[in-house]
Order: sequence, then C-alpha cells, then structure tokens
Amino acid sequence: MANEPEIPTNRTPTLTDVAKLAGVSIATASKAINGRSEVRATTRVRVLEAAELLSFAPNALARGLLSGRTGTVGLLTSDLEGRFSIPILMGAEDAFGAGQVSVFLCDARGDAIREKHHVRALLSRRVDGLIVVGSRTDARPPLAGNIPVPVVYVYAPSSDPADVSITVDNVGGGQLAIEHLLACGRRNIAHITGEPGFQAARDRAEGAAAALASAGLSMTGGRPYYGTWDESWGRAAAHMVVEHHPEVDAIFCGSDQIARGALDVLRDLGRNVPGTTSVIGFDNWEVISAHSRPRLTSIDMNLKQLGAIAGQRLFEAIDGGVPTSEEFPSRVVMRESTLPVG
Amino acid sequence: MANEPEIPTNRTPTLTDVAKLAGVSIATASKAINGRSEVRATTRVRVLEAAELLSFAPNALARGLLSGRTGTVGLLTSDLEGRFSIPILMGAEDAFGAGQVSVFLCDARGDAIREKHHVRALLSRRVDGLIVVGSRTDARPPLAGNIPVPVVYVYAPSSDPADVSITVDNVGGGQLAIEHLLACGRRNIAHITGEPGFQAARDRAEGAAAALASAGLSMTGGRPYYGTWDESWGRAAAHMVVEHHPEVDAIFCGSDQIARGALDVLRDLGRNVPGTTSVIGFDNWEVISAHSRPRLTSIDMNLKQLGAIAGQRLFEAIDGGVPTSEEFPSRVVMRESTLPVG
DNA sequence: CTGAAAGCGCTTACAG
DNA sequence: CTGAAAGCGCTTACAG
Repeated sequence: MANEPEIPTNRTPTLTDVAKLAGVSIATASKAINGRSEVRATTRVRVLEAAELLSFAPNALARGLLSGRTGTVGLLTSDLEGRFSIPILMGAEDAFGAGQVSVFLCDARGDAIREKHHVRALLSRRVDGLIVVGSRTDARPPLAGNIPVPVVYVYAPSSDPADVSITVDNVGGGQLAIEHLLACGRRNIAHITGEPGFQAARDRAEGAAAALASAGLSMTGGRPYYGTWDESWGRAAAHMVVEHHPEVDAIFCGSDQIARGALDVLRDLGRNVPGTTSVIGFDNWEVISAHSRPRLTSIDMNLKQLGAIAGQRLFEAIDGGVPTSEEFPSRVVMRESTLPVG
Repeated sequence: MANEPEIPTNRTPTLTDVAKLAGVSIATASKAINGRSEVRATTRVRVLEAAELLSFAPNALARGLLSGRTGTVGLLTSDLEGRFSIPILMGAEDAFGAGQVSVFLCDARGDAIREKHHVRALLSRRVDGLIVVGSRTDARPPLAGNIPVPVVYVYAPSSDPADVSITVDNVGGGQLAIEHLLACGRRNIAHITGEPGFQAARDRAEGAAAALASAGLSMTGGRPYYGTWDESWGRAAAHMVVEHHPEVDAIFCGSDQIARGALDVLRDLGRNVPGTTSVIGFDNWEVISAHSRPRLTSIDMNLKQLGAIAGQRLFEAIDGGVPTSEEFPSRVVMRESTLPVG
C-alpha cells in the first residue's frame, strides 16, 4: 500500500499540497491546473480531483508576482455619495466583472491629499490600470506624479488633452431636450438650471440656445435662469417664469430635482402639465423622474454605459492599445410631462 | 571615482534597484525602508533618498506573499444601485481608508452564482476578510462554501446566528417615530408603510404598535397600511386615511418616499402640516426629506456608522478577536413636518 | 509527458 | 550595523 499523503488541516492549501495529494511534482500540478496541453489526461484528472478535494484556489499574489499582471484595477472616485459616480461605477464593474478582474474602490472625498494616498496604495498593489470617476463634468487636473499604468478618466475629463477621457456630450443633451420640446409643438421655452459655475449647466444651456436659434426661436425670458440644483430653486424659478411670461408653454430644467420643483409649482398654479406647459428634466434619476405628478420626461446620460466604455478602454490600454477620448450622446426618456397634446 | 550605478529606466523600480543605488544589500535596504532599528542613521538616509529618487513603492504582492496578510478586504454588496448599500460602503471605506487597507468592491447583483464567483476571486486574491452588505433587513443565507477568513454581515444579517451581523434596530426605530409624534402632542396616529414581505416593514410596524400600546393608544385605522415603498402608495394611502379617519393628526410613514407622497396629498387636501397633521418618514434620505414641503422629519438609521462599525469588527476578527453581533439604534432627524404646534 | 531548478520582489532569522 | 541565504506560492523554460 502506498503512503497516503496527509491532507493539510487548517492551512490554506497550496499547489504543493495538491501535487503531493495527486502524487506529481508541483510543475506538473501547475500545468494541469492551468490547462496546459503537455499533461497526460489521466494525470490532469488526478490533479484536478486533488485540487477540488482541497478546495485549492491558486494564490493570485504569487501569480501576479510572476506575471507582472495582477488582474486588478483601481477605481478612484471623488464622491461616492453623489449619484453620478454610482452608475458609472456599476458600469465599470460590469465591464470588469465578467472577466478575471477585481476592482479596488477608493473614495478620495474630493481631497487631493487623500487621492494621492490612494494612488500610492494602488500602485503598491500593482494594479494594472486606473479609472478616475468625477462627479461633475468640469475638467479636473490629471493624477499627480508619475503613474506607470494606464489611466482613463470618466465623466469629469482630465484637463490634459493627452489623457484618455470618456465624457458626456452635455451641449448635445441640451439640444436634445429642446428638440424634443419643439417636436411636441412647443414654441415658448424657458430654461431653468443650476449653478453657472458648473460646466454642465453652461453646456446644457448652450445646447438649448443653439437648438432654439436653429428653429428661429429664443429662450423665453431671454436667457437661462441660473440658480441652484435643487427643488426649491425649481419652484422659485417656475413661479417667476409663469408670472413674467405667462405664454411659456415648456420648461427645460437642468436637473430632475429642479424639474420636480417646477412641476409642483405648476400644479399649485393650476397649469396643466403637459397640456398647458411641458416640462423636461435632466439626469433621468428614477426616484425623482418616475414618481412625480405627472411622471417626468428626462434626458438620460447613459452613465452606466459610460462606465462600461471606460472599463473597456482601460482594458485596451492595458493590452498595449492606445484608446482615444470620446464624448457620448444622451437620450430622451419620455414620460407624461411632455406628452404631445393632440 | 566610484561606479555610478545605473538608474533603471522604464521598469517599475524594485528593492534591488534601490539597494544598488544606495550601495547596500537589499536586506539592509529593506530594513531601512521599513524603519527597523538595526540600521545606521546615515545608511538609512542614503537608502531613503535612493527610494525617493526612484519613486520606489514596495510591491505589496511580494510582501503579502511573505506575511500572509495582504491588507485587502472584500466588500460584497448585492445592489450598488440601492441607496442603503452606498452609505454603508462609505462607512466601511472610512474605517479602512485611514489605515493601510484597500477594498475590493464586488456587486453580486442579488445573484447567488455571481456571489460565489466573486467570493472565489476574492479568496484567490487572499483578502484578509469579507464584509457582506445587504440591501434589505431580511436575514440572508451565509456565504456558501468554506470561507477561511473572517466575515461580517451588515444591514442584512446572516441567517446563521453564529455569524457576526451588524444590524439596525428597526423595531426600536418604529418606537422612536411614534414616541416623537406623541411628544409632539399627537394622539391619532396612522402608519403607512411598504411591502409586508419586508422584515423592515414588519419590524417598524411592530415598534410603532408597541409604543402606541404603551401610551394606551392604538393605530388609527386599526392596523398598518401596507403597500409598496413608493410615493404613489403614500399618496393613495394618505387619501384613504384622511377620508376614513379625518381625526388623524399624525402619520408615521415607513419610508421617506411614502412620506413624500403623503405630504403632497395632505397639501392637495388643504390639511396643514404640521399644524393639522404631522408626518414623519423613515430613512432620512436627504434628497427626499430635505426638499419636501414642508421639509420632512425622518428616522435616520446611521448607515454610515453601521458600515464603519462593521469595518472595525472585521479588523478585530482579523486580529484574532471574536466580535459579536450587534444591533444599533436609529435617531430622529427633526425638520418642519413635525414641528410641535404651540 | 514529467520534474528539478530558477526566479518574480520582498522579509526575516542568522552569521559576521 | 550589514549582508548572504532561505523562502512565501507560483510559472516557465529546459532537461530528461
């Protein structure tokens, strides 16, 4: 009777344990487990059974040390709280999740020091690449220091045009909103939006103005109503618009929260939506847009898709490719607040 | 003149490079960099300068291979989309972020297969521990398979009482809500909440009933109005309550969205809040609670703190401690919707 | 087809 | 105080 090799007890099993149990060398065990062809079928089976029996999971650290590839990626976000980061992060996670890549999540909380600290930690862990997720569309300074791995910026582009940035076409989004309202037969369109310090606010307004100009129209009120990104501004501004420009028949709002405020005020004032006045929002934030009265038509920036693209581009770069920056279009998600009135 | 050691060009620098540049052995370089005492001060300085010059970052994989500790932790969530996971995740990230620990984020999308896949990957990467974040308070089955590292469950407890679970006291939360309304002088209190299939709905209702009973009162309408977790149910139920029980002077809602719907209907019906009817929500979801008319008092489950505690408990367990399950209280965040009327 | 040996980048006794 | 050597768990030429 052959010596029965002992099965290790509490230690995490290693290749050596598997090899011993299968009665082969660790080299052969390695080949069998990695599906190399130079292994006899019966040997392979024996190794695989041993591995199964021990619940052997190859040590990714050891592999990474050898190969120089860790199969990990760093996801650097500036605010987890913000609702823009999450869908992007999900998209990126999806792009990676399918394969063998794990994601390190780091929230820098908008602090450059903390960001540097996280980057250092990630590089220490030898991530294969980095995705930097911004929470507003304004360009941000590129990662500080010499980064020896590919980096892809999402939503917020890097201010260095040489970097790869995946962004939303907010000018196009503004145009889209106006074109939808025009298609619904609207002609007197006001624009209520958030803080002018945000590139997103300016871009959307620019797109809106351009689309109106193309139709030979101008914004009701003469210019955008800039304010804050919340409901109370939506309410206040909607009041003003209706009071000063009772002919208004549509309002394009720079965010769903603003639109929600506008909707509530129009309701208070007895103006039928969409009958008398159509309202379109921006962000398509379901919790807001899908539960208002009436439910809100909104521009969707396809953030999840944006994150997925960023993930793919990062892969390409890791594999030696040279991806380029891209700007993606948004889309209209139609609900009751802009129903064309027959 | 001494030989000038060459500085490596495009390769990521290793300890060997640092040692060469500093003119010492890698053993000495290692000690210098790790702050060991057995190194002459001048030598240490030389090594540190060399490391600085090369932007040397020690390879965490190599270190992990040696020490058996990777300084990484897996964060397993079932739905990133859900608003409960995010604050918990932030809290956990905070708990780790300070130190040297990096977090792997995995979203299982509520799919057991995917969860298993993620766990396998994480164990392959030799995480030191796992945090499992649930998105509802119902107990979940423990992680499948033999997990050789500590696991802490948050929000959703493991169904195995031997596991460590950090949860919210939802019964207590329901009590808290009612006690607050009683303190505001209310006596005719209705409870509108979400799906009875959710433990959270049942627990909060139980706490509410208990608190009312202690005060010698019973729920207006005789029992909770179970429905769905959204605004439209809040609206529909508020209508019913007011119609059938016009004496109602307060409504405890099982979520802020429900409360928002109730608030809107009370406004439509011309019932003053908080004058005639007080409203309290649950979740303290700022985007809803801080922007309604009037702004909504709500129960806050301290989710971020919950995540931080989970992180700390995981640390303890990793360090050989034996943490126990804990249930944490919520708190009232007061806004205008329950202002005591003088 | 199989296995001994070298080596990925580091740390840690152990000599000197 | 310093350095040669062993070793963490694995993969990959290279002999046999």
